Amino acid sequence: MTATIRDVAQKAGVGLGTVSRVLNNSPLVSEETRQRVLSVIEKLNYVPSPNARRLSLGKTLNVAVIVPFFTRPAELERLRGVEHTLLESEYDLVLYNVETPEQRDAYFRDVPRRERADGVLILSLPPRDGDVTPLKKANVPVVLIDAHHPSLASLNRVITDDVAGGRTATQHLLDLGHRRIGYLSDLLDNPFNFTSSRDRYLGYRQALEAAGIAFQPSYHGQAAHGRYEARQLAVRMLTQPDRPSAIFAASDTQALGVMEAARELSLRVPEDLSVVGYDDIEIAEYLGLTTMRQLLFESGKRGVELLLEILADPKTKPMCEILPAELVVRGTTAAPRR
Amino acid sequence: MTATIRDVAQKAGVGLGTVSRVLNNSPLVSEETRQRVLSVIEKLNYVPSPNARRLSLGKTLNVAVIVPFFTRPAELERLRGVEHTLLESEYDLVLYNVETPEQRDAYFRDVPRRERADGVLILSLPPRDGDVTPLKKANVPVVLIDAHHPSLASLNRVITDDVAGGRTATQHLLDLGHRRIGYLSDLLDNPFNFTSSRDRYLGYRQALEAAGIAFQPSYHGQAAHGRYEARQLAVRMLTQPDRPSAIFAASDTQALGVMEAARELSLRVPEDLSVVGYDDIEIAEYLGLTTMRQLLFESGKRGVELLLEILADPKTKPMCEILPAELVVRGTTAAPRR
DNA sequence: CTGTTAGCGCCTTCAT
DNA sequence: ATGAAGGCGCTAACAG
Repeated sequence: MTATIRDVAQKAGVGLGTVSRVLNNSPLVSEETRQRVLSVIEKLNYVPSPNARRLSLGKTLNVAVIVPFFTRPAELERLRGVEHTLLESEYDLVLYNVETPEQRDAYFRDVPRRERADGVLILSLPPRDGDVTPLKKANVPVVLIDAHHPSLASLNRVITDDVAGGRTATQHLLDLGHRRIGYLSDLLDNPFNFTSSRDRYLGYRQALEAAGIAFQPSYHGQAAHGRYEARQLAVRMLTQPDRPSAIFAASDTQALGVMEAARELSLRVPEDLSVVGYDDIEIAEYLGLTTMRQLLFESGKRGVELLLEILADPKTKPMCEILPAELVVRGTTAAPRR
Repeated sequence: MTATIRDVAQKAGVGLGTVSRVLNNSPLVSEETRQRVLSVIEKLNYVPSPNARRLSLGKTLNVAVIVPFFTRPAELERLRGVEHTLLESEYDLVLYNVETPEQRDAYFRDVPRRERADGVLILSLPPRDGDVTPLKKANVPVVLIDAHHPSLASLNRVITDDVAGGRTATQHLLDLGHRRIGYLSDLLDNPFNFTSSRDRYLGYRQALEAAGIAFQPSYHGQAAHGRYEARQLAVRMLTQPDRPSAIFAASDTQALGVMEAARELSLRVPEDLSVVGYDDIEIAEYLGLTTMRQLLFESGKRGVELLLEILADPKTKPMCEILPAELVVRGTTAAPRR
């Protein structure tokens, strides 16, 4: 079979402790011996078994990433930041993709354990009250990215201010002169407890209120995430009497749905309808979509950096980092027609 | 620390072999004992250490996936098929993302080893001559997805016939009456040895030839993968005298670039220019892009199934599965203007 | 049916 | 500076 450390030791005529030392760059080995061992390693094409190493070390040498729907553009971009940053560390990336609440619960329960990972990154999944305590006594450092919760103050987090983001997007439409502004998002109450739609909704309401505009329930649509769902919602919203002249969608994907609906109804964008998205995913630029840009890649990167810091020095104080979001004005918003 | 199998055995008043048997659903344990052990496991919140298990079993219980640019839509969709299928197995997914030829070489050399993975899936990366032998004697089963090579006949593969696909796409344009047809793709010669652009190019040439149309070098453009690059290429191709009336792009992403170029040059699609893409990524439908649909998800799924089969029965004969590709006609192709 | 024992491959003292 | 020995947590083979 494959060569083991014992084979190397034998062939090099040294004890296997010495080989181990060479492997771990211990200074306690003579240059001459080191070279000899190294050459045997080379000759045997020997590679230490990660598993044995981990077991012996009592570490798993990997960080677990729990992420919902990792194929969605925004999550994917965060993941890219994670992968990219982790690559330079000694840790492997183990991905746990969540597509159902059951999976979420199972992973929250089973993944944050010393036997599975040295550290855990949780993307966009706000733990619920019952999850917090287990998470904190999990004995493995946890960093949340894009997830918050009142009782999470003691957990490490990298977040953005979605309320402010919602306000900014809405304000942009107000500034253009729109008064009838729709908001379209995921279900505000959803089994994953995603908060972004809710927070952006809050921002939307705040901006309206500040502008002295009454909230109009029929201008508010929510449905499961997806372009098709958003499209249906938008069609309904746009076929009512006194339809909105602008729609703020809680994600770019949903903004696409809105634009599809507009096309279906022969409404021109932005002449007849202004559309603002959220995330600034890659395709947004191609489509000239006005949107809120989040530092998605960066959020993944910062999360990993935080985790690595904690891994290196467990005494690191829990901290919360807030990433900015900015409005990117492109071609889907304009002043309403008179 | 965390409970070990020994703690469970002690607390349950049994030998640790018995606990192991319970864990592995061995029938050789009385129902009564099993229940007692189970309850202790529950009480201690015990979970067996994967590492110890792997080491003892002499298996890693994971399959490695080597994939180039996993964030590109097509690869991602393949990956989804892989993840989805692997989830139901006992194997974990370990991802090796390749962004440079050096990484490719390093992973090809280091990943297919018993110590790292029980099986390897390689996506879209055709091994070179020098890689084949090591891969075959790697001692771990390897399945290639979307990669082929003359000397690979003895490796397991799931592929599509890109030459035929290129022919079909081109034929569609010919059938519409186009005679000046451009082809735009990645570099035909590239450091990763990606073959799809080359094969589709072959199909393109074959279709032209069969139609008795001479190949026109200035109708052929190649550049690094990406929308921007494709756009530049397309602008150049479309600003020459006697410009093509249709362009076949080797990927949907590049087709987007072509459409951008058309917009820039005020050419209407499909009235002034027909565009065909390849892959049928999600956004293609939204944009009404005519394209070649590949069974992306399915290819990942089939690859895993093949691998699992081999893992379960190492004597399985190497096989090659060919997945179909079909033309999806949408709104970006039409007869040329007279 | 069940307890005991011998590794799996490596790292880490502890002597020397 | 180096060899030997113990142990990481688990599985499997062997006695009972």
